[in-house]
Amino acid sequence: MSTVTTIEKLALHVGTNVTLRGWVHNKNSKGKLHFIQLRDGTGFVQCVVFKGAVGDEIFHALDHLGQESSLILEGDVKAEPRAPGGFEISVTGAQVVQKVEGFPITPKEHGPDFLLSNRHLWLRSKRQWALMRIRDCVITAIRRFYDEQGFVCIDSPVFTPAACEGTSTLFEVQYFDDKAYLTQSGQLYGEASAMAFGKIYCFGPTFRSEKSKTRRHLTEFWMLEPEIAYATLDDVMQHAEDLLCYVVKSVLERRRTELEVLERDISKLEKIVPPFPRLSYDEAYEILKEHPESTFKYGDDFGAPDETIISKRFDKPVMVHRYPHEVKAFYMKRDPADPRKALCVDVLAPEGIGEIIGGSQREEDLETLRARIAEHKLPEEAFAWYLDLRRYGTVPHGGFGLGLERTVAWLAGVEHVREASPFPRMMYRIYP
RNA sequence: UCCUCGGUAGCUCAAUGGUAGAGCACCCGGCUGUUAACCGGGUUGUUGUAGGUUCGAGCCCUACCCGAGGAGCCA
Repeated sequence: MSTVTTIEKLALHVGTNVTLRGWVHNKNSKGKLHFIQLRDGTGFVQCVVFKGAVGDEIFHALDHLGQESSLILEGDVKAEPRAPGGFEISVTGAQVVQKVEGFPITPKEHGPDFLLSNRHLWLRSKRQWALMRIRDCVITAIRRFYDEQGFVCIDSPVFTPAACEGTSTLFEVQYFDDKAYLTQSGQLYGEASAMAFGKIYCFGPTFRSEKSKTRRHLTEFWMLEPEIAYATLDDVMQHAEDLLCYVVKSVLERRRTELEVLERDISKLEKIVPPFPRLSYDEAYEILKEHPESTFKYGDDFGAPDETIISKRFDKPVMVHRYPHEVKAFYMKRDPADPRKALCVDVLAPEGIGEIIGGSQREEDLETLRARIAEHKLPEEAFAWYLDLRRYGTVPHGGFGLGLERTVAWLAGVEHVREASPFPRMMYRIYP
């Protein structure tokens, strides 16, 4: 009797007859012998069909199976060092669900335009399989981490009434007779939730209508935003370090095969252990001074090339803290030790991915915050509810935002964040 | 928004201003250990669009469209 199972569980079935339900990933034929690389979503396995073993009828049914033909195979599981993955199926029976011809994405080279236009099919390739499973692992690790740490998931709304920091980067949508905007950050709502639940996180999609065309940008991406009552900047940095180490460890434990498919240098991930280097803005400036090719001027925010110079000094994520308050958001608390600086931190990932986390301790004083809103020429009415948080039981607090796709791109070692999103949205691309 | 590069077969690319090509995919045949299999044969074109220069334009010129990389801004 044949047991229905999945490719990832084959190790439990060596020596028995199993049924696998999947798709033809690739096929080679040598006369009276077919090699079918079958994929079922959980993995890939080589299936060998001998004409003598299955008879003429089944053998010929498998003769002209194109890539991505859907197929149910029955066969004996063998440990086989010659086969990719270490296991092999000696096929004893087969049922072709659909015979396919002309699947567009062949095992040869393709360009990004073609692949992105065929994203719905590209997801079936081995590389995308590995990437999406790593993405899943990162998401699961994040949620497990927060659950273990006693955080409550309180999601922020996607429709928002107004800009939270500026207006130029928002997508405007019709909201009945009014206008609304797609959220660019759930943080302000996160602060309200932290005052209600203590330690919270929100995790959902975020939208930026900036006309960015770089390998680090999407118009829609997922952002994790923890917010912690009674947290200082040091607490926020410690928390970011704990989270990143937990996520890296989880990916190394649970997605090693996928990292190998991507030919990721695993030794680089194994170095991601505490403590991470912490660098003040002024100390980062000292590094940039040694690089005449940098156009950085003291007082500016760091540009992408500057971030690369700084992060290349280290083989771990770098935390750069206490930027000049002029280049940071209105809600960040200023450093009592140096009022020209904001109590903020950016975490720069290694290997040129850039900023994966931006966070801060928030200004908790009502009058100071009102003054900041006025300085930034923001309409106070829009922030009335936010100011209430400082009227009723205000406490020191802080949090950060982590870009999921940038984090996945870094861990998986891929060049472009678009591959870290199942259906990436970019300035010139909204299909499929 | 700005700068740079590109658009030729289903895909990846080639083609001094002079008949539009190759590899892969696909189709037919061969092969009992292939890993992007291999070997033999075959099919495949509005050269992004619209003008212009020229005896003649895939190639030169102008405008536009589409895409990629980067800057700025950000995660």
